[in-house]
Order: sequence, then structure tokens, then C-alpha cells
Amino acid sequence: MERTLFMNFLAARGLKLTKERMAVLRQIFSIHGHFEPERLYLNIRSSGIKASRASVYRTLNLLVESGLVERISRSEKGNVYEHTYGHRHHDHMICTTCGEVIEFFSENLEEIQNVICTRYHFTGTSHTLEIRGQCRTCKKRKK
Amino acid sequence: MERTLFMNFLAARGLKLTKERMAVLRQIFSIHGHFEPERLYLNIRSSGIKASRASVYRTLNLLVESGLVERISRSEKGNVYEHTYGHRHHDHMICTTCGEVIEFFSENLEEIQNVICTRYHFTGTSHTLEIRGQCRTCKKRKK
DNA sequence: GGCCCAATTGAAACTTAATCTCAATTTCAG
DNA sequence: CTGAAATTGAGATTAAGTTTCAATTGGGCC
Ligand SMILES: [Mn+2]
Ligand SMILES: [Mn+2]
Ligand SMILES: [Zn+2]
Ligand SMILES: [Zn+2]
Repeated sequence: MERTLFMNFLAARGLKLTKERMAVLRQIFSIHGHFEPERLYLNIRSSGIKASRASVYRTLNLLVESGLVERISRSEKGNVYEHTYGHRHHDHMICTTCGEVIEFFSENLEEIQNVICTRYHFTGTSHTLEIRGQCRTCKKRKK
Repeated sequence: MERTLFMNFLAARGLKLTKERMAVLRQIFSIHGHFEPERLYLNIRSSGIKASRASVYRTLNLLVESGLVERISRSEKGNVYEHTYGHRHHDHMICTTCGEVIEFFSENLEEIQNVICTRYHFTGTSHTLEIRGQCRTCKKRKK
């Protein structure tokens, strides 16, 4: 599982397996859904383990490079991440009124992107699609 | 054109038409393609007009709200914008090796997004799709 | 034109996510 | 075990973007 994958990733890069890195990994995979670095850091602290903010950020970057975690949005208020292992790729709709996040996946959408990449001789490795607008509830409320 | 649209937008919100705002607007629409706030600020300065960084940022936000300008990406190193008036909506492919940006548009892709929004009772107003990977040149070079 | 007041401006302070520094500590291959 | 190389944490640093606030300006009104 993710533990093994991360260990392989570290080994392949000549990086070391430390308790701090493992703590970050464990915490991330215990969270269901999206998370922010600061919350991750606080969760780790409150679970008794000690790992500095610096280590949390450093590990987060490694996890993104390894492909186990994805950075799904960047905003003034910081980045949002989610773990992708055991979690099929998907995109997001974000309600600009209430902040609700709807996850969706469309094979169709993925396929068309492949076709477009081919047309431009581009080797796509990842993508982020964010649709902004209003969710059902907020739309109704406005009326 | 964009000047009139912006003036209407300002009027509708009881905002004033100032030389600083006009300078920012003019500069943005004289740039072909993507730009960063800092470069925008420097361009304005070097064109002899004086407008503070604060005003540039403030105006940029107004322009995004008005729909004349879009924020197309956010990164550690700041945001990237482009003007959208007289410039059909499109999405981007970004080469993670050399930074090249390819613009593309697919009616098909847009349509599927509409269908998906409907399925989720979501009223989409805008979206950002960024495909990351390697451009043709960088792919060849790696071989 | 001139009046008046809300809107705007700029300089500098501030905010804050994220990165960097570097001495002390830890990992792990041999 | 040992030693070299990697890692850590506390605090300093960075830099994009926002806020503050006194001085200035735009524009509706007469
Ligand atoms: Mn998600
Ligand atoms: Mn573009
Ligand atoms: Zn909502
Ligand atoms: Zn390239």
C-alpha cells in the first residue's frame, strides 16, 4: 500500500525513512478528503507525534513528487491537497458562494483531453480542472 | 470595446474612473498574452505613468470581477492573468520542463462540462483546466 | 465653474504561506 | 559499530498580496 510505495520512492532517490516522514504519511492517509498543510501539522501535533512545520511541508512536497498526493488547488489562503492512492482521479466543482466542493469523474472528459494532447504533440501527465459556480442549494436560496 | 465595458462596470458599482485605473486597463490590453502583476506594474511605471503597486493590484481585482481579465494560474511565484475580452475562452497545457504554454480550445470539452454540471445541479460560471506534461521539443530532447 | 463628500490614492506597515538556514541529530550502508 | 550524508527543528527570511490612513480626487449637483 501507500507505505510501501513511499518507501520505494524514498529508496529510489537515496532519501531516508524517518519517523517524521512516516508520521506525515500516516496522518494524510487517515484523513478522508481534502486538507491544508496547517491542519495536517496541527493534527500530527495533537496526535502526540512531534514533527515541525518545516518537515510537514518538506514531506508534503515529496509526496506530491511521488504521486501519492495531489495539490488540488492554490489560493490566497494556501494550498489544498488530497491523497490519490486508493482514490480514483477526479475533478472538482467549487461553489463560490458556500465553498462546497463536488467531486466528479468523466471518462469522456479524460478521453477528449488525451485526443487534444495528441493533436498538439503534448505528453500530458496530469491535469487539474476546476469548475466554479453555484451549487444547487445556493442557487435556490438566491431566488 | 474594453474601455467602455470597464466604464460601465465601474458606473454600475458607483466606482470612479481614475487615471490609475485607466492606465492599468490600457497596459493590460496592450500586452498580448499572459502577464504577472509585478511585470504589469513595472510596464506601467516605465511608460511614464505613475500608479502604485497597491492600485495595480486593486484594479486587477476589479478587472477580474468585471470579467474582462481572468486569473489563469496561481503558483508559489504569484498569479498569472490574461485579458479575455476579444480573446475567446481557452484552456492551457503547460510544459513542466521548459514552461511553454500551449493554448487550446475544444467545443467538445466545454459541452461535456455543461452536461456534467447539469447532472450535479451545479450552475457553472467559469472553469480552469490546466494540463501539465511535456511539450514536443522537451520530449524529443530527453530521448 | 465651484461645492462637497464619498471614493481613491500611495507609502509604508502588515499578513501569512512557504522556504531557507544551520547546528545538532539521525539514518543506514559497509 | 562507524562515518558520511541526509534530516531535523527553531527561528529567520521571503515575497505576493492586502491593509491602513492621511491626503487627494472624481463627479453629481447647483
Ligand atoms: Mn477531491
Ligand atoms: Mn491563455
Ligand atoms: Zn453553495
Ligand atoms: Zn517544453
